[in-house]
This record gives sequence, C-alpha cells and structure tokens, in this order.
Amino acid sequence: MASILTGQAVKAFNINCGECPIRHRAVCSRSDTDELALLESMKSYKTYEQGQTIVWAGDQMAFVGSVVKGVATLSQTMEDGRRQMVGLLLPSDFVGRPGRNLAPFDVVAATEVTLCRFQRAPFEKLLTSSPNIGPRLLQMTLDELDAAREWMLLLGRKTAREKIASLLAIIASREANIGLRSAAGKVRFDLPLSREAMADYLGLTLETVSRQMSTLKREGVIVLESKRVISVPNFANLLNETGDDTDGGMLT
Amino acid sequence: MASILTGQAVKAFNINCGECPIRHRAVCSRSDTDELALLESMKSYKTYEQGQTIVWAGDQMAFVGSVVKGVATLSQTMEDGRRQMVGLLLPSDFVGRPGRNLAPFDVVAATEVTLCRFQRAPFEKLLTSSPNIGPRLLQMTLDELDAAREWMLLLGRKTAREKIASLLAIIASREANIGLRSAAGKVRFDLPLSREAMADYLGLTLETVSRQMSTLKREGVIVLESKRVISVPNFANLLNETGDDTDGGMLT
DNA sequence: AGCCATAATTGATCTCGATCAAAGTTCAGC
DNA sequence: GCTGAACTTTGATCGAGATCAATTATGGCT
Repeated sequence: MASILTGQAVKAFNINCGECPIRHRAVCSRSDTDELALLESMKSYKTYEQGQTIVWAGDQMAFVGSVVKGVATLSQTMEDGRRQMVGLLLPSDFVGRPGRNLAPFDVVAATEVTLCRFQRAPFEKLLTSSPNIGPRLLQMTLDELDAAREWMLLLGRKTAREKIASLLAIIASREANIGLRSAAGKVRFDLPLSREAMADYLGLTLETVSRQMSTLKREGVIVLESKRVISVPNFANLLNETGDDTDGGMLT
Repeated sequence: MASILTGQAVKAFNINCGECPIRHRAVCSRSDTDELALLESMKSYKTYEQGQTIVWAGDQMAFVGSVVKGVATLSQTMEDGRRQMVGLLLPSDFVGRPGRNLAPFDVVAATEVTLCRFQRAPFEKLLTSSPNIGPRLLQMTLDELDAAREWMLLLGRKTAREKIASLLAIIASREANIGLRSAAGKVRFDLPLSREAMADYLGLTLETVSRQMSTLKREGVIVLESKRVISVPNFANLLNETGDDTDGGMLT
C-alpha cells in the first residue's frame, strides 16, 4: 500500500535488527540466512540532532539504510530560498538509492533522527547476489513513485484547506497504523513537523498553514491538545475535508 | 539522466524492434539472445487515436511496453473534475508497472499514439529469469521518481511564468535531443500538447497558460510559428525564465 | 472556398493565499 | 520563577492566478 505521505512509504528491511526498536520489513526472506548475516555485519547506527542536515543535495551518499527513530525530510531549495519538501521519512522508511552515488535532494532531521545504515557498496553487491532484494526494492520504489504522483495532485490542484486536511489525515493514519479508509472515530497523534515544515511540504506559507489549522480547530474538525499533539474527534470528518474520494480515501 | 518532464524519462527496451521506428533502450544486454527472442515473440503493436483513453485509473493493465509514436499522458482526476497530469510519455518512454495489476492513473493519448506492448505475465517471468532486466527497471523507476520530485518543486513553488518556461525548455531539449544545460542558440520544436493539457500538467488554468505564452512571445523569448510549433531564438533566455539554477539547469 | 466545431486569445473582475507586520506562546536555560 | 529566543497565531493589505465572458483563430470537412 502506497502512502501519499512520502516517497519512502514502504518499509525497508526485515532484518531482525538487534538494537533497533523496530523490525525492518522484508527484503530478505527469512531463509536467506547468509544474506541476513552479511547485512547484520554491515550495519551501523548514527543519530542526528534536530535540524541537522544528514546529506546535502549533490553530495556523495556512502550509505543506504532506514529511519529507526524520528522524522527526516527530503527537500530541494531554489536559489532565492523557495523550498519544497518532496518526501517525509518516518521510522522504518528507506533512505538512499542503490546504484546512485549522489544525493539528489537534501535530507534533514526534522526531529532527532536515528538511522540504521549499511555501506552502499557492499549492499549493492548483496543486491546482485540475492534474488529477493532487487524485486523488493523495485516494488518499494514504485510505491514511492505513486506517492510522489499523489502529492503532485495535492500540490497542483488542492486548496490550502484540503492540503492541510490531507497531510493531517496521512500522518494520523500512519502514526495510528490505520488505513486511510478506516474512518474510525477518535484518533490522537503527534505532529512531528513545525508549521514551517508543513508549509514547505504543502507548497504554502507558514501563515496560511497556521490559519487553516486554526479554522479546522474552530470548526471542531481537529483539537489542538498542544501545538504538536492533535486529536481528531471524528476521523471521517477530517477525510471529508481532503478533497479525495470519500468512499475510498486517496489510495489506489 | 532524469528528466523533469516525465516519470518515464528513461527509455525502455533495447530490442531491435523490427517494425518500430525507434530502437528500445537497453534492458537486455545484447548477449541475452534467449531473452531477446522471447521478448520479440511476445510483442504486439497497437495504435490509439488522439484523445482516446488507453487505460483508466483502477483498471486492469495486462501489458507493459513503450511508446513508439505520439505522446501520451498520465493523469488523475478529482471527483469535481480538477485534473493533474503526473507524467508525460514521449516516444521510447516506458508504460506500465511490472508486478502491478491495476493502473493507478489514467493513460490518455494526447496525439495519435502507437504502443509496442508485451503481455505483463510473461514479461514478469522473464524479469525473474534474466539478471539484467530487473536492475535496469529499478534504475528507470528511480529516474521517474527524481523527475516526479523535480515536478513537485515546480508545482509547489514556481510562478506561472516559470512553469511555462520550464515546460517549454524541457520539451525543447527532449525533442531536439540536447541537454538542458547546453544553452545553444536557436531551437525549434513541436509542442505536442493543447493549452489545456499544458495547464493540467502545470497546475494552472488554460487561460493563464495562454496569457503567459503570449507574454513570452511579446517579449521575444519564444516565437509561435504556429500554435503548436515554437521556436526559441536564444535558448539561454528561455532557461533564464525557468527559475532554475542558471549555471546548470534543473537536473542533478 | 466556405462552414462549423474546436482551440486559443483577450478582457474584466474576483478570490485565495502571499506578504508585511505585530502580538501572543512556549520552553530551555539561568 | 524569570528571561529571551524561537515558534505560532492573528491582523491588514496586496497581488497572481482563477473565474466568468466574449471574441478570434484554426483546421477538418463538404
């Protein structure tokens, strides 16, 4: 299932990653014990503090891996400072591109972020020798592509209100691990982005984001328990504001 | 090289495709004679007339293949009719998604389009047996992803004028087979899209597209030889209007 | 050529979101 | 608990692009 949220919607590895608080999703099948061992020996962890740039666009990227903890963003910036986020990386999302030396976009830690990393070179060697990893990566990338294209609809055609509602619905469903169409009643979740980061993602200004949040709050669609903690009394009401097909949600 | 133009920037197959006016790009290496023969036996051609929908979003898609002639678009539509194009398929671009049964977006013939098609099922079997096709498809998909993300910047942050200039620059460079940074002098090319299709791609209305075209024409940046044939007296001037880094173009 | 349907241009006006500006919050650090 | 910096909200105004509405090409057809 592809999420509109991020190019990295699909989880990365299913190595039983010792110290990781999460289990990476299946790239290797459980029977690929050699691959598992090799991957296990390659991995290393690194934590980045909030606001820190993990990789600059155009720089070498020596590793691939996945987010263990925290939230990172993928974004690009124009010369005059206009910025557009092109992906949001939540825990278990994949980072990096096999076969690609240079990072095409900035990767920035939106909160404190811990990555589980694998050296790119040996990982790519493994890619050619294991019959399972390649197809899995292709499927992941196709999911990211779908997500990016869903976001193109949001950026090109949705109103500010619809954009905000869409973002909140997606974050809510991902954090709560519910499907977007399961229009359950009350949902409560943490918003891991500043108003400015939301604006960068939605193609808006931070003032417009703030105003729309206030409006949705005034109308009772959302409740701001604190600036970064939101609860949604009735998830169906939020979905109604996204502009997406009501009986289905925005996913294919 | 990824193009901002389309998710399908990278060419598809390098089969010496008998009747095809183009040569499909390398998926199989030349030595994979068995695979080549198999692919050759699977292929079939189909022509769609202008305006015809090749596949509807949500429908089964029994084939993969590539565009031989003409221009097709990938797009999605909201219930109320708002439409956003998410990819533009030019000759030699790949169509369809291995491993995916359902089409996520509408595929429409913008001009008369001829596809060279392969049944999806046998193609996927080939995918597992050949060591070359998989990695090639992964690289293609990564290029499409880069292109989609470049387009997100355009949709979210560029002005109408910059959007038009970007689109023209990309089509010009693709049709003329020149790099975006080769700021050569005069370029002349065919515009295979209606004003409405351009608007759908750029997240604008057709009136705004028309107005910006007129403005660029009035200022001498472009010359409208006919409504669908454009010449650019000085390509560098057009690039200057795209909002992208002047000494490099919009590609990584 | 002339006709007609479709595509494109141009004009007038409106509106949503941007911009400029000023308070109000929150929280880390002393 | 205070203080100050960063973040957020709110207000006033502006403007780019949308919308509504005519015209004006254009190209396919008889």
